[in-house]
Amino acid sequence: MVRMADVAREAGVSVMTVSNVLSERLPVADQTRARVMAAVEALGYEVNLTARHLRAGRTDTVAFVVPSFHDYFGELADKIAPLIEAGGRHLVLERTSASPEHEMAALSVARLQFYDGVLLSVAGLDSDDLERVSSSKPIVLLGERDVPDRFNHVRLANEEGARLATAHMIEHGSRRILALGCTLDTTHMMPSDRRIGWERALRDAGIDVDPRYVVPVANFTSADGRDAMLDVIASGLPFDGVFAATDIVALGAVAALAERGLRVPVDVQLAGFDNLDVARFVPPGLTSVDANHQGVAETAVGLLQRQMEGRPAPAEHVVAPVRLVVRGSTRGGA
Amino acid sequence: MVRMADVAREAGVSVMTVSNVLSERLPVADQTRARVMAAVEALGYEVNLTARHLRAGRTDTVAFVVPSFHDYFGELADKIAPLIEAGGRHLVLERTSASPEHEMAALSVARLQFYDGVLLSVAGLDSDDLERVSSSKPIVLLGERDVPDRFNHVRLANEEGARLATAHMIEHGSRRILALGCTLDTTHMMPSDRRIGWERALRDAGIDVDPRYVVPVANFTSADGRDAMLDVIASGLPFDGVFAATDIVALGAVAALAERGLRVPVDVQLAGFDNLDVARFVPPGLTSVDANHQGVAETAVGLLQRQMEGRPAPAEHVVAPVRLVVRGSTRGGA
DNA sequence: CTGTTAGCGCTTTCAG
DNA sequence: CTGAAAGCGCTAACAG
Repeated sequence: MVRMADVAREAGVSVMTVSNVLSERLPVADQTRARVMAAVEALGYEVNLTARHLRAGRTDTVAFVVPSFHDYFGELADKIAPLIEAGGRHLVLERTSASPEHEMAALSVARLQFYDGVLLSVAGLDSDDLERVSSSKPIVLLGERDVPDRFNHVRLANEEGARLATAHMIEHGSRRILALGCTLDTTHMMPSDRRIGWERALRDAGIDVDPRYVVPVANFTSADGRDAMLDVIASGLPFDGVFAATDIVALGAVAALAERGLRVPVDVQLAGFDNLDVARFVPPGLTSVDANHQGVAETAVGLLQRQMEGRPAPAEHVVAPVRLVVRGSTRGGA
Repeated sequence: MVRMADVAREAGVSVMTVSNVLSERLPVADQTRARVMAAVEALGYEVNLTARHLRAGRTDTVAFVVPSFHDYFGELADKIAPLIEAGGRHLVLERTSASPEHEMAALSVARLQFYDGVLLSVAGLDSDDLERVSSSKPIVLLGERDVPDRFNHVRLANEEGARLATAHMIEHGSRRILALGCTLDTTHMMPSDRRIGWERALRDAGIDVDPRYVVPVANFTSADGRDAMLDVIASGLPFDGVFAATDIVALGAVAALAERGLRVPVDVQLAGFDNLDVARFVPPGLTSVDANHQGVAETAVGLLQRQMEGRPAPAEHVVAPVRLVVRGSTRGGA
């Protein structure tokens, strides 16, 4: 391993001068800099980031901690990465829930030390988990649940999104609309908030709210969505619309409806939430609530950078607006 | 910040005894250990991993470096994470290609120092990039291109997979099959290897190979797949089957075919590659070549762990087997 | 503009 | 089994 001292000797300068050339912290004479750079090239030197971190307390790295790497989180991470890099830092992804016993390892104070700041997706974490998270480190929470006041937090307008989607289907003739993947509780988490929006749209239209139309799913996978949809069909409960809590669940519903010969949107209208890529391409196009990934990413990174720059400010709780994207799965679409 | 010295003072022992308790490197008397643990609890101490790394040269962390976080790589990462954690280490994801000038930043020797080992997806990297990658660090390459011999490498049976999918469609009556997302070159990268398999299936069936049926796409997105498919339809080139180089491209083709009123599989059979979740659920079910994520993950992690354990062995070049999963988009399916 | 000194928090080595 | 000393590679602070 070649160290800074080796470069210094090769260039005939002190170690500090090498450090100043590489980190651009203090000005160095052009001629000296050239000698140093030549030595760096000649020896193939690269700075030891661990030593820099220990001494300078800075990693130039931000973590995005997610419950799983795929689908929604992967797409969001791809939006976040360029914004972090524009600030001269590097983004890495960690995941919380690989196995039950390691569930919180990514959030330990020890691991968070690796990063200048942390974006933390709170899906799957409970209040106790959050209380245990270090509060000295710049951190921004993302996700659909109530969090302690002390954290900056960006969430979606879940209720409004669900209301928009449901009202749209009512407007185009549906009267018996399932809330697939929603729950009846009032925990202010994603499945309950979206159920509340669905409910409000029904009430606004003067339609009775029947709790049998709220159908939970286990894990928000397409497989679970399909299973739940097949169960409903088999039960004989009449329905002419489906609001699915996520596009991934909606995709499962699409499969189940097709298997049972129910036509979308003629027999059943269908709308999802998140506006993932798949919503655009699965025939006949899935009407979906756009979660505005880009805007959420920009807001969250902005809040994080404000903290990392050391500008003190009270924690903000941002509710990002959503909008309905109408496609062929509802009768207002193409 | 509470340091090991603080714990030592609180427990009335030396710093070294605390270190030995926490790292379990040397045995410590039960009574002493208990005093140390009590002090750790009382002060809320957590070890500084950066200092440990600088001194001990070990991070207990593995990086999976990918070109983008979504779709294929996200799904694969979710398979890899538990395997790494079973070995007592932690997995993080980094991405290479946020912007052209940062392309190699994640791969710089400097960044690789952060990790005990690296799984590196080679999509988007060329030979020069790979030559520049440190060879002293445990590293396993993943992906569909030729790599220098000195690296351990896991790739898929691309040619065989494409041949299987194409032969299956021929067997069920297609004669004019597009290779969507493939290329005519012979660079031994994913689009060319899959084209070669497509070609072999055609030749085996005595069908002439017409280069007009090889239709490249720009970025392997669904949007590009749809655009390319629409262009082919508009051109009037007759076809009765589509082999798409990836499921994501196939999803774009599904959209385009539906928009133009072409029925799958009656008018056109369609098969993809990767067997992503979406293939199972998009009606009528997408026949796809299963890339065996689980097996690829296990093989790659096994090779990496062999290196990290210091067991010397010549670099291996593994070609992971694939199999065809038949669904409703081809006439052999349900 | 350049060099010297000190020390980030931990673990390796060696002595008791 | 426990402790004291040394130093991993780098940069903050200060002196010249």
